[in-house]
Amino acid sequence: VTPPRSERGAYHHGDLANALTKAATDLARTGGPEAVVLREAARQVGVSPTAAYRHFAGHGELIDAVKQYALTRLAAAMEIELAAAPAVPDRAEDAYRRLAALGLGYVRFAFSEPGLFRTAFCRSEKPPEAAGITAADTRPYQFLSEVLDDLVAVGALDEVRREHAELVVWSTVHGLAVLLLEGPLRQLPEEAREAVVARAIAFVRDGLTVPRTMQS
Amino acid sequence: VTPPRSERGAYHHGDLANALTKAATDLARTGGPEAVVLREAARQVGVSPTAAYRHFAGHGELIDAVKQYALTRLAAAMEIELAAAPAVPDRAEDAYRRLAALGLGYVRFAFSEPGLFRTAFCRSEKPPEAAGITAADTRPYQFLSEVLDDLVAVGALDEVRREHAELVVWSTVHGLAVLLLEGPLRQLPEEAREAVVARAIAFVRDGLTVPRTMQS
DNA sequence: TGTACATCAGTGAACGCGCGTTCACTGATGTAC
DNA sequence: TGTACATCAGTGAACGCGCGTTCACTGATGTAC
Repeated sequence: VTPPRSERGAYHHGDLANALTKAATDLARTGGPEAVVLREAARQVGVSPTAAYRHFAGHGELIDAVKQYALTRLAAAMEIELAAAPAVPDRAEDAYRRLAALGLGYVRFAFSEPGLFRTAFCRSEKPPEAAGITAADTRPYQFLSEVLDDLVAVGALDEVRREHAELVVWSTVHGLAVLLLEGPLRQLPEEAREAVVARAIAFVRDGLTVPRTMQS
Repeated sequence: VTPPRSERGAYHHGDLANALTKAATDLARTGGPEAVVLREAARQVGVSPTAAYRHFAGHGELIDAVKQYALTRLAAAMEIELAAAPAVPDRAEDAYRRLAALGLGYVRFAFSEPGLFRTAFCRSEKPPEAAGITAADTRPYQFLSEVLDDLVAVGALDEVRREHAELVVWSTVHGLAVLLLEGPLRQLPEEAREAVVARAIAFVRDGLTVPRTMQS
């Protein structure tokens, strides 16, 4: 069965590396990391499996490329959400607003692209920081750090609570996405899900806020 | 190569279902859900792969048995931690103590038995509630609910914050375990890890506590 | 401007692997009479 | 108490599958002269 490779017999594809990554990404989008299969990606591009080895060391490198892409998409989703809500004058209030936006972007991405989300966090052969940048170098992570710093500057967050706050906040949001998406809580009706998400975001705010003598 | 099946030729094993589950559990313990392979479990018990089909419908049922066991072990770890710390007289304080114990039991189990923990939450073929009991019927979940109710009774938690609190708390602790264990944060040095866990638990307490006019 | 040739980017067939599962079977067990 | 026989719990060989990967190759491209 001759695959329907585009038009005039292009023996040299010209951009095979990208085409394969794209195909692999589509597989991941549909079926998660398990669905990223080198042979299938080649099949979809209309190329022999061997050809992939001109551009990737093997399956591991291919899936790492997808992973990288998925992480980029997640970051983009967060940044979009960040830019969506208008800034508010009060500095503390604006920090909370940005915090909520980052969290919302995270879980919304998880739900709109479950396959990519799962791929972004799937185990890969090589250790995480060898795979590329470490999480802390990532833009959303830095935005989160900034938000936390702002909360400190404004007096809403004390130094003890500031410590490791990135990871703790991340954990809440990540755990929420995982439990709702693939954990024992999938199948939760959509409205309940959204209520939980809203509650979780408020919970994060409360957990970071240092007790005050008077509640505003 | 004749497998070393125990002593006198026991053609009938007598307890093969349990033996296979145990072998499969050991595989999961070592290598996580991916390592649960029907043929290998049979091999370790010293029995032909076909024999397994007398006791399990197939691979799916075998891994579900392991999953069930892993969840039971997780629950046990939490209950042990719960019983470890002595009760304190103040009711609110005791609720916080129990809350911390449940969370600590959760992440400690994840770290002491990473393979089982991963298996407990791996995707299985059949939908979660068909696999057996739903999460809410589980003892630790009920303990958590009780703790939250106590916090309400004591005035530390208002009704708005009470809603969905189980899931939110669970998310934080689960996300923490996942990120530290298999996520981008594995390889975190142990002491940093423990500091993060401690911080997360305090964060949960703060996130649940309703603001007071005076801080105790 | 044309040609020789190195290099690049593909092909196609095949390998070995180990899995889950099925088939027809046989050895052991226990129950009815 | 002994024997016939149904049932149960195993065996062993084989199936098909699809994967990742390697091999020797060939068609296309571009550069030197």
